Amino acid sequence: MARRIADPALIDLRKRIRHSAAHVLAESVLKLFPQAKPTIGPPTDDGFYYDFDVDRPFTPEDIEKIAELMRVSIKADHRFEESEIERSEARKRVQDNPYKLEIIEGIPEGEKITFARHGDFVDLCRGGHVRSTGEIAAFKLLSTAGAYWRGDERNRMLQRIYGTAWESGEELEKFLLQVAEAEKRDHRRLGTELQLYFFDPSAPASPFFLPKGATVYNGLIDYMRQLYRKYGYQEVITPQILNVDLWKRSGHYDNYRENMFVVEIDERQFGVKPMNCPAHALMYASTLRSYRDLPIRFADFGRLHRYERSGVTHGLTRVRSFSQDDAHIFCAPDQIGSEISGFISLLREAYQAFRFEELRVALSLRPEKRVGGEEIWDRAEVALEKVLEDSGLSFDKMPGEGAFYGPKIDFFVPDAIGREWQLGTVQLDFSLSERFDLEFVAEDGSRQRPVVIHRAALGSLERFIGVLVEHTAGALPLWLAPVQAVVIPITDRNVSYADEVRAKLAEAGLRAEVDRSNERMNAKIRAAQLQKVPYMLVIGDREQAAGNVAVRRRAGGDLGARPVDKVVRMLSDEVANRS
RNA sequence: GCCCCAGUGGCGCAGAGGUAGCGCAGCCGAUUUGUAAUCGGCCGGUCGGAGGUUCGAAUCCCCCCUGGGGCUCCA
Repeated sequence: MARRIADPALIDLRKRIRHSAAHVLAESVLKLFPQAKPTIGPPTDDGFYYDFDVDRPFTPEDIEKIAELMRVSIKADHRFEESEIERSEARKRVQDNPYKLEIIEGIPEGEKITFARHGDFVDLCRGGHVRSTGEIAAFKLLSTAGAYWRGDERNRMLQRIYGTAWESGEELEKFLLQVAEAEKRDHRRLGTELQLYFFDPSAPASPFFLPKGATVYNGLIDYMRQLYRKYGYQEVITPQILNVDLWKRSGHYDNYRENMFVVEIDERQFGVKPMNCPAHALMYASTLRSYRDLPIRFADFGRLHRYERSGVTHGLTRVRSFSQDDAHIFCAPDQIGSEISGFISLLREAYQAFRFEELRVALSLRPEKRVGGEEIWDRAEVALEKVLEDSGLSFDKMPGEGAFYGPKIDFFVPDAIGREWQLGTVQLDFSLSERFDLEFVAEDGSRQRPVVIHRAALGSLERFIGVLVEHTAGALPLWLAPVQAVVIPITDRNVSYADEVRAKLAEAGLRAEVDRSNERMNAKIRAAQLQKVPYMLVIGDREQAAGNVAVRRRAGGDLGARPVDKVVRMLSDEVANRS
């Protein structure tokens, strides 16, 4: 996905256009709905919105009328005028609007309070407009949505109108086209088209992976297992359903229960696991551990279930049933730095294999409410920051955003329409070993607490596949492609030779199919291209006679005829290199 | 959870009170073809589910289910 151009002057202009458009939107809404109370209307990355307190939601017809009034206001080319107002006077002006009043109360004493006027519309506003409404060259209202005041669902629900605005009609068109293109690579759509996975009301927000999707899924797991061998992890298998007593001990019952599926059997309650950590803690505690055994790294691809609220689930990227490339590291406090560092190496190696380059890294530091002493937090935060600095990754520090049980680093990757999803994470945990009374015998014979590190590189495999499908528009790299090559016989005479070619590919561990449909070569190529198959191996009489195949690549077209054995080797090498 | 929108053959869509249609896919037949769609025929839908209004409902109303857009990028 294309990065947005970073011309600061243009970005500023767009921001002002959009902010101004929000004012014009509010003006128009108030003309149609005089009792509506405007609240906030900021510019966004590629548009703007404005939230209103109104008696009823806006209908599509309302939106059309509003847009029409906006056009009138823009045509009139009203000038924007900003003026500073005395605080008490400002309060008076907005006395009928509790939202604006609240905003004013939030402005520190001594800071200026300004209003902006254009035409006969006045709004409390920090500033940042274009000179006059005529400079809003192109806009479009996009959608409506309910939105809680201050984003808090305990507050009243407001009605939001989203729009976009640009410095020219062409730019608007470009943007709308880009949105349409992005929709084409929506993983929900591609999943159906490529027969990877689907959803069914019988299991809301829980994907069904078809054979092709399962191939991708298992491909990811195979790859992670390979990395686990390299980085010293041991894979384990743990139960799906565990007695609530365990979840009480781990703290999940108190802190995470509303996200858990709980079942009752034999008058006892069991929780379906939302996380693997308690099971891994039991495994750690199943025998006496020596400092010589540390670090211990338990990896687990176990299926997790979390009850996500119905309004928040989304395709594969937010589901209720999933598994992660999850692992827990039990180590001595002085091993924290090297463990985090090792994990980041693993993560970067993996992301490189998927060409994930747009990575945002966030380091979340101690929150108000937390467990563990100051020394361990100091030590851990310093260790995390140092590892990040040494890694050369740029990152944002997020004070107060850490979990109550420890600081963490999260790795975010954007999807096709720029929404960011958290994939990788590494979290220190100072709580788990206390709750499960985990120990190891130190060099001096004393009993010590290990530190627990939760970590996942790809994160939820479901979410990862969703993001990967959008990044590649379904054109997965050869090593992950469910069908790596389609053998295309040109005539019926070539079918049995095509079968031989397929068998040779299969023998080398490659996933290949023969297209024996009663179609012309062109149609078979088109079908394979649409299915994003990396290689098409075309076979006519000429190839058959010479023991060749004509190689066509998904991207790059015809490579010409080559001996079968050479092609098998070429593909095998490409798979081995994950290139 | 809350607000809005949507659910029609496997997939993509049309139909907006008079009893369901198109394209693709699938199946059958003809064709045997050199790098993104050969032609013809056939099959396929209790219109998400359950109620109601009506002489009559895919179309209108109510409830439920599922999906989608959103729910602090803060004047």
